[in-house]
Amino acid sequence: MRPLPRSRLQVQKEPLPRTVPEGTRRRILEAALRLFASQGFHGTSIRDVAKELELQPSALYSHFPSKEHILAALVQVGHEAHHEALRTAMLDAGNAPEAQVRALIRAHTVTHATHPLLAVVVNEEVNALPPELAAPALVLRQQSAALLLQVIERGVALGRFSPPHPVATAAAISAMGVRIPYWYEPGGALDIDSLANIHAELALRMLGARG
Amino acid sequence: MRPLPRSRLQVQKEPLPRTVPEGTRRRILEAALRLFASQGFHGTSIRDVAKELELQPSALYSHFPSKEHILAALVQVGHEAHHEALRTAMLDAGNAPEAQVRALIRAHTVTHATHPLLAVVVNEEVNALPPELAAPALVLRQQSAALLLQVIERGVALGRFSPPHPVATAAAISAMGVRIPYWYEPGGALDIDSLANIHAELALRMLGARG
DNA sequence: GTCTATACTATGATAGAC
DNA sequence: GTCTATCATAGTATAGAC
Repeated sequence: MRPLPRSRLQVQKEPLPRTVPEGTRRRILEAALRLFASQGFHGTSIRDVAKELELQPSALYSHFPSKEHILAALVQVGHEAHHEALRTAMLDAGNAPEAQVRALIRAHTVTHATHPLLAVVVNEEVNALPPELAAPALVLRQQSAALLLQVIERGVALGRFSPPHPVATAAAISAMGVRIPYWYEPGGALDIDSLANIHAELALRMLGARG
Repeated sequence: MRPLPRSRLQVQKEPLPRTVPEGTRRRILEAALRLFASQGFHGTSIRDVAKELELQPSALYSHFPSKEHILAALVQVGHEAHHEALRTAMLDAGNAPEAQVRALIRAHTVTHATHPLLAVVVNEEVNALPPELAAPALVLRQQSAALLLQVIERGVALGRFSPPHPVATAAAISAMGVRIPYWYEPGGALDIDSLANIHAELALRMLGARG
């Protein structure tokens, strides 16, 4: 096993959302998250995870029934945090399509910039799961995508948006957030809140919103 | 080994650019490309590749010295095709920043939509390579990224573009193309040329180009 | 350039003591 | 809940015949 590449993926103080309770289970998820993000799920052995925690490999099986279940837990946590952030943002947004897009995109961007390791694992490794373990997360993903598309289509119906192609534009808007972990450096000159505002502005420009 | 998930990644007639000559070497690269795209590099064994070609595993070593070298060849081919497409597009674009952006983004989108498997492997598995095998491709990647940023900054200097943040906007524009393999279906209602025009339009909107 | 055979290592997971 | 010990399998790669 080669000593990790992907130095672009920084070490983080709090790689997992606070919804995951403290304890050995959380420590396993944190170690697995770092390793899966840098080496991939298949590139990481149960022994790698155990070594990172200074445990014996067998000790992990008291907390998770298999390596796949560790990944499944990460994927689920990531999708839940993302979906919850979008849902909460919509509650505060009022009924103007512009404000709704701004709220959704800000939440989308903040989530990806705050938990970049989780975003990478969720997006690159979900396919390593058997369908039954991936399914709950994929339902959430579908709902989140549908939420953005509905807001866009309502804006079009109200004459406030004029995207060249609603579905392709929704994909382009979503892509900005998904790609954050691959270029954005959290400690740098651009803070997360500013990036979120930039992405909201770009989304509204793509939609042809006035003002 | 589970029977492949990722049904979203379609089977393609010509998954590799024509720059790769016919022969066993190309057939190995094509089989490895399909498998790496659907199961990942670490999730694919040399036995899987051999089985796909109805060869014995040892036969592969007459063509490539290691599994890593197969991936390295794919990553290099992908980056070369992409970089060459951008370079050629710029030659035809003239000196107007709007036309240059349109040419670059059209080429970026066409490349990703035409070779989605290669795009996925190049972007998700390049980290599985040791630095010395990844280096040539990363040079090309950096040059391609710099090309877009230079065009944007020149447009800003000429007063034709007004992006909220040139670097973040360049990343957002690039992200549209990179994410194509994850949602776009080549056989569907939206053809590649139309998608390329949509992405060019979205890029110019993000940049605040007039007209 | 492909085959058979095999060396050697790494892997996911389990058994059973404490 | 963690340990030591171990199993069964799968992994990359090589040797040598044809």
